[in-house]
Amino acid sequence: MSFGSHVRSSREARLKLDRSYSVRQVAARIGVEPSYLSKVERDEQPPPSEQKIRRLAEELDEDVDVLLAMAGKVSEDLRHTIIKRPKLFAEMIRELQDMPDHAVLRLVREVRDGDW
Amino acid sequence: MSFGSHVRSSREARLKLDRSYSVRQVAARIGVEPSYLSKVERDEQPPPSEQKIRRLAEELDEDVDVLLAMAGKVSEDLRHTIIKRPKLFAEMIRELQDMPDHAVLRLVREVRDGDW
DNA sequence: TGTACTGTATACTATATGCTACACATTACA
DNA sequence: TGTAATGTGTAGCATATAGTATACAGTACA
Repeated sequence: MSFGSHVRSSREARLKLDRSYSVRQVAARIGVEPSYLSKVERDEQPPPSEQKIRRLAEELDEDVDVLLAMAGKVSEDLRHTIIKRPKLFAEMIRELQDMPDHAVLRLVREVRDGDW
Repeated sequence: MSFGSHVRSSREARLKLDRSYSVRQVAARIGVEPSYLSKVERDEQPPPSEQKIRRLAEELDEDVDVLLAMAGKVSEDLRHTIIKRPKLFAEMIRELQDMPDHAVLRLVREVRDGDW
């Protein structure tokens, strides 16, 4: 599903329960013009900036990284982490590229638990 | 060191041994105007596109990911790998963010060797 | 000594990005 | 039934990105 239509259906789901989730009010809360959000939701405009997407993710209570990904973007903090040690992280990411989710998750857990 | 001055000194090092590493000739080989490369090398212009940086890395026999990082960029292929599984990779990268190089490297090796 | 090559200054340009401003017709509801 | 809120169409804009084109002065060297 595209970024726009995902946001639209996510917002409309909330609107059913809470009147304050109109295009106009959400637009106001995330800091854009209503007509702009409207166009974005109908995929008539490309996704907004990372900052606006972050505020949107908060509003819709969604995972920022996932929402950013739908917009074809990677979070700034991740980009900076990679840029600080490009060789290391590039190698790491390419190595994990084709690993199944569970294998990568196991690795994450191992790192977190520190038992390695 | 900035992207520009790094490229300049790297190119000039080669120029000492090989006359074909003039601004003009390198510019021609990577597909830009000499005046543009000149400005980039003096940091009068921001770094060029990922594509041109890739060709520059080949010319100067340098690591693409490192050169891209100096330009504040992350390779497209890495971005796509993250975007395909944003939650997974975001978690992974943030987990490894503050780990020392050798710890991350050990992990890379473990994954590659498949003995985990 | 001239010609061929060097780096660079100056002036432009095309396209993308990330929006705003305002007007308008439609719908909700008190 | 009027007024308040809704979604959207149209037009426009500032800034960034990613360069080109041309001309010119200095240097190398045959």
